[in-house]
Amino acid sequence: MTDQATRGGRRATIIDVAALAGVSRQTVSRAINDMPGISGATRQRVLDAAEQLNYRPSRFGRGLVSAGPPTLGLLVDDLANAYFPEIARAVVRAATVRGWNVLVVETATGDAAEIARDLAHRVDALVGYGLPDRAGHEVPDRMPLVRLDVPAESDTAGVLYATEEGFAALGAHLAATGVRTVAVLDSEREGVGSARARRLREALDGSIAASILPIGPEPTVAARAAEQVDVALALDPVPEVLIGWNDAHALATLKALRVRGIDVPGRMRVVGIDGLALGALLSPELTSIGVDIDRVAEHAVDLVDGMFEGRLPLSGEQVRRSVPYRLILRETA
Amino acid sequence: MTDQATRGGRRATIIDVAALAGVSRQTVSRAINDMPGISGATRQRVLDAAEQLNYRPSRFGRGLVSAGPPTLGLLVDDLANAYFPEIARAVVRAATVRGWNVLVVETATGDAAEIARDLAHRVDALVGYGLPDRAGHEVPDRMPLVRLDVPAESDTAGVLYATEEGFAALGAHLAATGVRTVAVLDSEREGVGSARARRLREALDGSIAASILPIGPEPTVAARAAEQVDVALALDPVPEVLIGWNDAHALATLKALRVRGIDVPGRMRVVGIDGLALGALLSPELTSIGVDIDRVAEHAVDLVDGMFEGRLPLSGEQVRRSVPYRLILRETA
DNA sequence: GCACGGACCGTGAGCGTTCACGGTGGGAGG
DNA sequence: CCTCCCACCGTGAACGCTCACGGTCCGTGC
Repeated sequence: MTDQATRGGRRATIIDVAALAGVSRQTVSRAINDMPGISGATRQRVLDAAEQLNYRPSRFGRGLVSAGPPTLGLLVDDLANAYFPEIARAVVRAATVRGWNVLVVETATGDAAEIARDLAHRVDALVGYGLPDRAGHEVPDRMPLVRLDVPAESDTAGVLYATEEGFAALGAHLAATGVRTVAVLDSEREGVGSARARRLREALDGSIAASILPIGPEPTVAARAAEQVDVALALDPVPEVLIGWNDAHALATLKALRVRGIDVPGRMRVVGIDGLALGALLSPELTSIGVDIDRVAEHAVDLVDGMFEGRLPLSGEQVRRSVPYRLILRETA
Repeated sequence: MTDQATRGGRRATIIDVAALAGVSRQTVSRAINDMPGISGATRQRVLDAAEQLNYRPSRFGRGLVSAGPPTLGLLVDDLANAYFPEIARAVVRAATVRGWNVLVVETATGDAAEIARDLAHRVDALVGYGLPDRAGHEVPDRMPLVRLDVPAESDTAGVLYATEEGFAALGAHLAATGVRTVAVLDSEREGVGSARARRLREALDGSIAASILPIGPEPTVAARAAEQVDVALALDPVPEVLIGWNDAHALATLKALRVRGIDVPGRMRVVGIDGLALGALLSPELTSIGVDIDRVAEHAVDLVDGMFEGRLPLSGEQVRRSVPYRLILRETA
């Protein structure tokens, strides 16, 4: 039982170590941090004492006297969906450049609002999806808060995804290549996905006959996509293009088509939504529409940084950025 | 210029707010934290003062008096490689369950040792790839440190990937399905990748004729894989199986084969290394060998937690865990 | 009229660390 | 033998916050 201080309740502090080594706090600090002004023998004695007590400096005590770089809390839905790693990567990079650290937290496993509230106490700013509004006091006042893919009608700080441009580009491309009918595969979640499907249908309709395929209750994405493919194949006329509600969904659609022996893009074309870099690694490469994720991250970090330093207000038009959907033309359409 | 305190050097503190509002620190604290024992009028006055000074409580001062959950620093190479998001996801989940937060940091953009040293001052423990050894004093003494995919001959704390089992299973499977020759595509990096290729070759050889295909200087993974495919196709006899040095590499190989009109697994089989979940989303699904990433993360967090609480030593056999490579049989082989 | 209690607010202390000093001792130089 | 300096080490103070108290004031009940 060499580490009584650890066992007996709280962690060993610098004073415990100093007492055991028979020196002062400052000397312990010197030994721990490899600073000059201490003899080798004393240093070793201090180090031994620290070892014995399992002493580790408190980052709070240390941070208090000389605060390091600020920390950004990034909230993502589910790291299993390739979209979020790409976002995380982009945010981590953009943040690193500006001297921020990033704390990545997944909300898939619990209540997003609760997780956000906890996280808010441990970081200097919050960025992400599904963040609570500032209205419900989930988040401390004046904590910089930037939401991603924020609805157009909202007025909170965030990055807005301007879908129209990409939708129009897709419509133009499809029409130009002789497409007459498309089917938009609906999302599994009511809300953002379905709304997007409806907007997409409206944007396409006119030049092209666009219909929306509802989604079934199957447990996995793969099963749901497969069922939608079967439904689409039974339609009259059979749609020439299938649009997944995100790239993962489009991937599953691609797979269902391949299993059924239907060539893409020969007999059927497929389009995803998200524009993930992952789509370029596949074969055939996935055509998709989506935001430039790096730009989204740049904007988000820029906003957060500005708010943190007081250059930018915490809400209002000044802290809303719009990033357009673009068409990423690859092989599947 | 309402926020002089912010501009004039340092951030506003609770005392600045108290002074401006004409109250005491404690009253400010009560107002900020929605505690009882304060009148509505005073609360509002304090909040206004806080607003004016752009005051935000210091998480250090707060953490000092009542420390929250510990923070784990996770170092990954490159979030663009699908392997690392899957690791990150698994670690975040395992850590969350045990009450840890996770700080994810990418080393691709800088010097890993330097990044680790910086990070070490901001977290309670370190987990990841390419972590500096404890020998070079890059990392503070007694900071829990768990390395992933640690070499067998090393003696630092970490999770060891036991490749033999998976290699043997792959060899058995291939031999059982009549394969006579395989080509192992070498990695772009000397070191872990190449060593693995050699070990794999040795494990396979005997029952199967295994050769190693060196890698060219092309800039992208795709180009390098394409060249290797061409080399393999020119071999006599043409190998029946191509083994990428990781799943991303196998993906590129798959693509190169498809471009050349070679059916997989009909005319050529492909195997990856990593065993990513991503492989199951493709079509055809990628056969691969690799560790169970969730188990790796479980072990890593378990070790870190044990070290942090003093239940486990910081090095030695007790803090080394082995996770076997398994064969994940899917469609490409 | 006086004690009592509740609502509101302030004061000292402490959290663990580092910074800027201020000491002490011993050896070298005069 | 005295002085000076350097190497080594210790002492207050400060960092920003919360906790546990202790005060004040006003209204209520006897």
